Amino acid sequence: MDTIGFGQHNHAECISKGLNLVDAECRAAGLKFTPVRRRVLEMLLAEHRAHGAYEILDNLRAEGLGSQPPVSYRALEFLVKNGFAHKIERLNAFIACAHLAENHAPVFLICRSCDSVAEIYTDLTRGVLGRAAKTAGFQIERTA
Amino acid sequence: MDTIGFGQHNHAECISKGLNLVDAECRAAGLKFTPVRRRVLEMLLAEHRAHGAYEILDNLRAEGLGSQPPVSYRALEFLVKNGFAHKIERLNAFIACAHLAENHAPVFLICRSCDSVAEIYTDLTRGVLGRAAKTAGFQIERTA
DNA sequence: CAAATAAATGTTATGATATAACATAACATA
DNA sequence: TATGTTATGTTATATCATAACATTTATTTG
Repeated sequence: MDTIGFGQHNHAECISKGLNLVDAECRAAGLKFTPVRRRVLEMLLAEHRAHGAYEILDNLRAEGLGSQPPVSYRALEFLVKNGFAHKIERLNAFIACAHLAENHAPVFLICRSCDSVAEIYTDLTRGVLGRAAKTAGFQIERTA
Repeated sequence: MDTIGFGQHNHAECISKGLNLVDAECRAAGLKFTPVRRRVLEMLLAEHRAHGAYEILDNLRAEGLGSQPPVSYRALEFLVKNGFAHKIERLNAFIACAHLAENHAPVFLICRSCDSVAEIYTDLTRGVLGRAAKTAGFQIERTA
C-alpha cells in the first residue's frame, strides 16, 4: 500500500518524472503523447488536486492549444483510459495518477473542507470487499 | 456484512416496509416525510436500480407533484442527507438505501454492462483502507 | 512518392446534470 | 395572531459532457 498525502517532496522532479514516465509508456505502447495530452497531464501533475475539465480548457485556451470542450475532454479521456489520470466522480474532476506505472484500483480520500485528494491503492478484490462482491454476484474489475 | 444482490424477495413488502420504516424514523427524528419525499422514496424503492433526478422529476410531473428540477433535487437531497437513499456519483443517479435503519458507509458495485447496482456495507474505517487513510492524514467519515 | 487509411484535432451545437436566488405557502409555537 | 422556520414553487442560469461532422496530421502500404 502507498499513498500520496501532504508530505513534502521535490515537486519539479515529480512533474518531470511523471511526464517522462508517461512518455516512455506511450512510446512502448504505441500511444501518441501529443502536445495537448502532454500539457494536460502536466497541468494535473503540477498540483496534487483535482482539476475540472473546463479549468483545464481555460488553460489550454490561454496557451492556444484548444478552445472547445471536446479538446480537454478528449485529452482527459486519453489520460484516464490509459491509467495516467483518474476521474473523481465525486468532484466531476480529474487528477494525475499518483501511482503511475503500477496497475491498480484507486480509492480516493477527499477532504470535506478543502477537496484535497489522496489516492490510496491496494488490492480491493481481496479482503472484505472482494468477498462481499462475490456474494452479490459481482467480480470487481475496477474502482471508480 | 450484507448485500442486496439479485436474489428474489417479496418486493411489495420491501417497498411498504421501507416506507414505514422511514416514516417511523422521520417521526422519531422530527423530520417531515412530506408527500413529495415519500413518493420519491417510493419510486426508488420500486426498483433496485439508480434513478436520475430528471427521471424522478418526470414521474413527479406526471402526478402533479412538481415540475421543476429543484423539486426532485430537494427531495433527493433530503433522502440522501438522512440516509434513506444514496447518490451514486459514478452514475449521477440515486438509489434507495438497501440497509435502512443501520448506520453505515455504503460501497456500490456497479455492473459495467447494465448498471445494476449492489450495495455493500462494512466498516471501511478498519482494515486496509482505514490504515491507509490514517497514513495519508485522513480520517474516514463517510463514503461516496 | 502517392494514395489510402487511420488517428487526432477543430468546431458547432446541444444534451444532461445541478443549483442560485427569490417568492410564496404551510407549519409550529409563543 | 404574529413570528420564525421549513418546505415548495418558479425562473433563470451555471456546470458538466458529448454527438456529429469537417479538417488536418500521421502512418501504412501499393
